[in-house]
Amino acid sequence: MNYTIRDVAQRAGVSQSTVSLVINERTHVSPDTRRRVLDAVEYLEYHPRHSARHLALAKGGSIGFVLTEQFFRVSEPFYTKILLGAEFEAAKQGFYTLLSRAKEPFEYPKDIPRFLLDRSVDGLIVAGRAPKRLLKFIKEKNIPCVLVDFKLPSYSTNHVLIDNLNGSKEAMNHLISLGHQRIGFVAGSSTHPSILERYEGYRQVMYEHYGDSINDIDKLTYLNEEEASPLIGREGALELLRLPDPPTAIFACNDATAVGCYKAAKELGLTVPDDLAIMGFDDVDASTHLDPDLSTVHIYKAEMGKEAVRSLVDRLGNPDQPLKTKIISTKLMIRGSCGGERTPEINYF
Amino acid sequence: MNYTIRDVAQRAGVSQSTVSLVINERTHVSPDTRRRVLDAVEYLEYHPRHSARHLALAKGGSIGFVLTEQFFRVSEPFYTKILLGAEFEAAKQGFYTLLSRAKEPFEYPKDIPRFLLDRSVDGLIVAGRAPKRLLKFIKEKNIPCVLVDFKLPSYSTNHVLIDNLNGSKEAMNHLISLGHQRIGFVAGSSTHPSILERYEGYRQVMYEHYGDSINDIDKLTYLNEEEASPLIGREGALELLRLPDPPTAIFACNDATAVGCYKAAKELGLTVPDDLAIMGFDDVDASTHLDPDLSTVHIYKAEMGKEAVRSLVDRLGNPDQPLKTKIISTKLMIRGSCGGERTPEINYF
DNA sequence: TATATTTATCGAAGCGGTTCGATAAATAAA
DNA sequence: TTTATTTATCGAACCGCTTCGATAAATATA
Repeated sequence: MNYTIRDVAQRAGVSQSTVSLVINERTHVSPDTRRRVLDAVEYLEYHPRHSARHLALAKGGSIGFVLTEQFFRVSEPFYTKILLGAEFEAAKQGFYTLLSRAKEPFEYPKDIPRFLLDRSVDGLIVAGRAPKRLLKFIKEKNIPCVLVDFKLPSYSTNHVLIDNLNGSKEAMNHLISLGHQRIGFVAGSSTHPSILERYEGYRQVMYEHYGDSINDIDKLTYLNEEEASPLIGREGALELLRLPDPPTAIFACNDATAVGCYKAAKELGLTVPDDLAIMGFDDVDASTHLDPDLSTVHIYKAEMGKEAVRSLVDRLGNPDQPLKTKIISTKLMIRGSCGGERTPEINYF
Repeated sequence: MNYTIRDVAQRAGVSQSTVSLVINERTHVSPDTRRRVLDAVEYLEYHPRHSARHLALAKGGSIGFVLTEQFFRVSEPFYTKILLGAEFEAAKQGFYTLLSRAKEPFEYPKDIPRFLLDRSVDGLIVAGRAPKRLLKFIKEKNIPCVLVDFKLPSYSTNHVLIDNLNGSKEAMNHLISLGHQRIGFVAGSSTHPSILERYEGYRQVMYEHYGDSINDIDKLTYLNEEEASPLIGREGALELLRLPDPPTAIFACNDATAVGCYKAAKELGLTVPDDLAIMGFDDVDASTHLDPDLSTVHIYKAEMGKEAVRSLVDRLGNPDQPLKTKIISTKLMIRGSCGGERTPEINYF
């Protein structure tokens, strides 16, 4: 375990450069020599030291995964799934995954993740959101980066995004197919691009179907900039349900918010889905724990993490390639909270 | 950003060794020289390359976090909280966190996490469980390691464990204080040490209170070796509730299992907590989403991760210190699923 | 004042890899 | 057969840092 390339060289009776050639599967090595070297490697249980290689190559095969501090607490079940997917793909591609938090609020030079400064990672994945100043730094330093479920208007880089618009429209069309006309929209994190897109889908479908008849969509929507959560969901749902002409269905911007809608319904003595249909977005594990289980829009979270790594690794191997945005489609999961024929559960990591 | 220690040395008009001394806050450097070096460092935005330092020092300030593949899917909300806590403390102590999965089943040399072989990490944290062969390897190679929420009979190393026994007894005593006599126990993962301890707590309290009168505790318990899950919980609860003399309360081995108990109760037309009290263990986020919200035993998951890192860093700094086991106590959270006065929610990352 | 210590600084070696010529041997082309 | 290529291997330099031992200057001790 503590042997070096020199030990291997000695045992195989060759120079260390030759050992290096063999290990890295380079050409111009005779089969016989290769054999001897590999035997020595195996005998000594030799593994090249990562740091040495890193130093010599000026790259180490590691990617950083940056998660905003907030998500460590609240949106955790969503983004950690992405993280786990990323780790999966990274390992497959021979990369290490280094985890880091982005402080919020972010103080400029102080809070830069150290692994960016000391060159521990070759590139990074930023999930959910990130301080602008950090993104600026990344761009300045030309660090290969992929944003996952986040984008900024004028920030160009690789992206992996959710097809929120279509997911949202599909969910809405489903509610409409069930006969709902007054459909409410309840959202927290209302400035997040993903939430905005979901909202946009809601609006488009509403206008398409009821553009003329509906008096005021805005009355049916509750938008809150605070982090989407059951609290926000409850608050929003209560507000809408107390309207003189309350909605018969609520589309929540995500599952966490939908949980709050359940609570509101209960408080008001409404039964889900008979008195109130509820539709979520995300399909986190908890959605199947609810009673009735939540109809929602499934997001392939792990897949997003994997795609992010693929995108990053691609870029690392070919820095001049054009920037790419991958949009991951969603899948409507019909369960018990709004009626309709149930969708079979997905069995995919 | 791309400057090296030589550039700094040149700019400060000193040798690189002096720069190194300054950077590492060593003694025997005149205030004046220190000043000049620090100025140069700042001016050039110099940051020592991690890999170079790692190579020179033969240690890199990184810790590995190993999670069993299974947990990537199922027990994820529990163990990722531990991971996040670990990252938090690691960052605080200046360590990087490298994430890795342990394959299941584990094939011996092939599936050893690469970061152990190429010396990328100084030590590691293993959470939940791990293949025996991997643990054996770790011991053979003398790699500093902390097991979190896991132990093996004859495996000595540092541990961070949950005070399952007392947590379990406290929960049981609460149920008993509410007047329950026939209390069922439903468990998956029944061979996991934590589950066994919870079971032991259940038995102790049951015997203590009803040792003479109760005919057969075993009839009130459902143990399943499969991974604890809502499915298992439902199955177990259904079995117990269909007994001629069914329990009035069920203590589930964890929250995931408790979720299944809710489902079973509903299927049988039982109301929680009136017809059936349910008690969980873990206090994952989902437990407050249930209706009624779940009484359960809170585990300070992030704190466990932090403790694990502290324990590991301690050991790294002082390899000869005695092995330590830290037991993290739990906290009974009384909510809506079993009656009694509610416990205020905990607000701690 | 001479000598012993301590302080400040530096050069060079070393950590464990990769890689760039150089060299010698083998093979192909003329 | 001679020359030009290609193949196989090696030695040495280098990646960027730390550290050991040497040296010179400053300070303390006798």
